Amino acid sequence: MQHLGCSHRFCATLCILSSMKQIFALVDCNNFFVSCERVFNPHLEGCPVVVLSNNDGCIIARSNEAKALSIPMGMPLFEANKIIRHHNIHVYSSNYPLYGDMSARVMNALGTFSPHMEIYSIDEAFLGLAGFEHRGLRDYGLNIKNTIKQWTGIPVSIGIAETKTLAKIAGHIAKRSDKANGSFTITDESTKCNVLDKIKIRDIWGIGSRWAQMLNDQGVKTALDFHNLHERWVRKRMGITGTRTLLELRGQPCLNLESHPPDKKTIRVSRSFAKPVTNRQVLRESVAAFAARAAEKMRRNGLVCSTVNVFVMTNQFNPKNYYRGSASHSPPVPSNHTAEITQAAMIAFENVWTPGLQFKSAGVMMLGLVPVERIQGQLFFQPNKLVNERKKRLMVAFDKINSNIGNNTIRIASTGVDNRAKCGVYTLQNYRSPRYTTCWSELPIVQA
DNA sequence: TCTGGGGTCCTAGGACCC
DNA sequence: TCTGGGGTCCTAGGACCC
Repeated sequence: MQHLGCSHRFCATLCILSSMKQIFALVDCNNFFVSCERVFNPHLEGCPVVVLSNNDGCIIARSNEAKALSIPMGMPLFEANKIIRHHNIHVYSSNYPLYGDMSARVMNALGTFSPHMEIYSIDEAFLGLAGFEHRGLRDYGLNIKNTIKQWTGIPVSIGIAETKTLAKIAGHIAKRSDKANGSFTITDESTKCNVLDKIKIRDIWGIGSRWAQMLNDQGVKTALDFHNLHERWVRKRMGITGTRTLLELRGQPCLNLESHPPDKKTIRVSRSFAKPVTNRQVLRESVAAFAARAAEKMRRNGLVCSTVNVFVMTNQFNPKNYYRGSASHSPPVPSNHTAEITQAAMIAFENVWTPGLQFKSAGVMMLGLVPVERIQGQLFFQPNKLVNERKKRLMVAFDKINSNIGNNTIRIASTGVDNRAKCGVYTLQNYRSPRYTTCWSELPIVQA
């Protein structure tokens, strides 16, 4: 956020970001996970398809055909089973190695259309198109859409406007309107008002279910209604976040393009178990495996953490016996070393373990993350440079072995010697497709 | 019976300081 | 008996996102 000399905090956060007119393009992959499956299984085209969350718990992606059958986002699989059988819906477990790789291909292709890009999520990116002629924007969007489809097989929709929030709304129209054909621009006031009048309050980026309910209760039903509210009222009821959304809808950019992702502030690894865990050793080994995985993530991001938090939970959908325990422990110095992080997690674990409970999920959080080169020195603790260098080299070798030969080829003993507690073993994945692009033994086979 | 995982920001209130 | 004013930092909880 740029600061244009306004000292008041509120003004500072709302100031217009640049004197030059911004243009944002939101590129959104259509039903991304389903589209990834379809690239390698073209016969799924035109069929209802859903993709499940980890542990085959909920439906987290749906093809248009599945949406037309009124399957809501997040529906638990057990509730959907009847409709799945009845309509012969194709079901897939989530296959993150495949989706991550396909995402990288899409993002690489998008990078050729603008030097200014923010990768917003696995299936979305904003492009900065400031300086482009308004008249040519929609065609540019169509060009992007066709190129991505041709290069990667993934269908995308493009929304173009002067703020991110409006670009999101343009993307919403691009995806749903036949006339838009996948690319829609909002660059003039009358188009904007026409469009906002048709957008439900819940479909505005930044307005979730709670605020939508509150606004609906106040008679604010459409994006246009919201757009016309008094700024003071919004500030009072929805804070600075809601006010930013309001101003963005009015064409005043409050959210900048984040070309370089800011450093992470927390890293979390957590899983729910396929079956409740009552055994101390099994839970302990799982937490150790999560900690090891988190340490690996920190190393990949060049970060160290000062505190390790461990949490364990019983079934959250059973409020009667619900228990959530959480405890933290700090390693002597900030670290991303697997052994040190795991050790800290094991100490914290002792404070959350409670016998006699049925644990349904557990996880670890790395807190106080800082870049590895900014570790704070300690007055009474002089690190041994030689030891440090050896530790670092050990972790480099550790990561190299696991990346070249396969995850968990080498691991720390507290995650379980019989390999049962490694990440994912307790997770159901009954419907996973092959890792077509990231695993030699699962490459697609082309028949002559 | 079966209900994901990983993040962010903002705000209010308490502890603590001088 | 009477007991200030102003600031920072931390944390928990609530909202949001995909």
